[in-house]
Amino acid sequence: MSDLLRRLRARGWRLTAQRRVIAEVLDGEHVHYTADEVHARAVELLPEISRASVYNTLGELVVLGEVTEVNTDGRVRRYDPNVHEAHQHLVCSDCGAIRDVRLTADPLKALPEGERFGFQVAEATVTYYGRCPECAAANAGPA
Amino acid sequence: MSDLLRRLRARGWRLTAQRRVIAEVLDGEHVHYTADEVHARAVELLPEISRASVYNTLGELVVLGEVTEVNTDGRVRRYDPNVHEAHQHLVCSDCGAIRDVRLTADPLKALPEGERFGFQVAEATVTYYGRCPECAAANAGPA
DNA sequence: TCCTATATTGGACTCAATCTAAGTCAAGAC
DNA sequence: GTCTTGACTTAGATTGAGTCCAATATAGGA
Repeated sequence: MSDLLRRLRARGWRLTAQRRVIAEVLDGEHVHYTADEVHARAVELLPEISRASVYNTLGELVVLGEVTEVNTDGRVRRYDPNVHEAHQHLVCSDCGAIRDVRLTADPLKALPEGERFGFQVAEATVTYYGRCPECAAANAGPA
Repeated sequence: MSDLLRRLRARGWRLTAQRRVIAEVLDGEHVHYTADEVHARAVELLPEISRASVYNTLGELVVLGEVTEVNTDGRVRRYDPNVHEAHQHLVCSDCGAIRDVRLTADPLKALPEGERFGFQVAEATVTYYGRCPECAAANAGPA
């Protein structure tokens, strides 16, 4: 059983076949699937799993803090199981490939007090956009 | 005529009543409307304007570089006419209010070469999340 | 094993956004 | 001023992500 499943079980999460395969699909490095991609992969392991279960389970994992939602293209939400290491995202503006990246400076420090408008600022997300090596090689011209 | 309309006209943009009211709606500080909000406001100035025209025009303004798309909640796209001053966004995690903010450090500098995975990194967007003064006053408890 | 609270399912539904085909009109030519 | 034309706008259909719901199934404790 994965660490994820062990933690969930310890928190009283009822362990079903559906949740098990979703956890399995989310296991790995640089994983940022959409709900539909999670569903497509889960179906290969458990053919009868429904889209509603995938949405339900992903939503619960987000609430439990085991997965974060990321949105890098303004269109589809993606799910990132890497919550145990502070990181940001680097996105290829051509193909949409996503890599996890670690920063050398805390972005919160770049927001001066005079720019906070009285907000209690808690968190910052940074997304970098550029062209990945594969897209740069495939197309030397402009995006 | 606003600066925006003057610039668009100089670029050969055909000036229609619909485009005029959309440009008018987008005029102002800290404006981050959704397409539907732009449509609702445009309808007050030009009752017969269609949603498709709003989407078409916003899309063209984005391509022309006169407006940028922002997505702060992972759901709806918003349109930001403030493209003449480099800025990032500060979002209230309770009510969704958005403010433009200027940073003291370039976020690109926080991404070391060893974390670039061979990407040609061009751009970074930073979004800060926190609670605005109004929401903090209205609800002293946790979000 | 039985029971019950909880999870899953399929399908209908919502909402943002896009597409289509037909009608309209801004602006340059005369 | 009017004509012409291709770009623009329109209403409505369509797409696609995501949500909701009532009926059914089941995990896991008693």
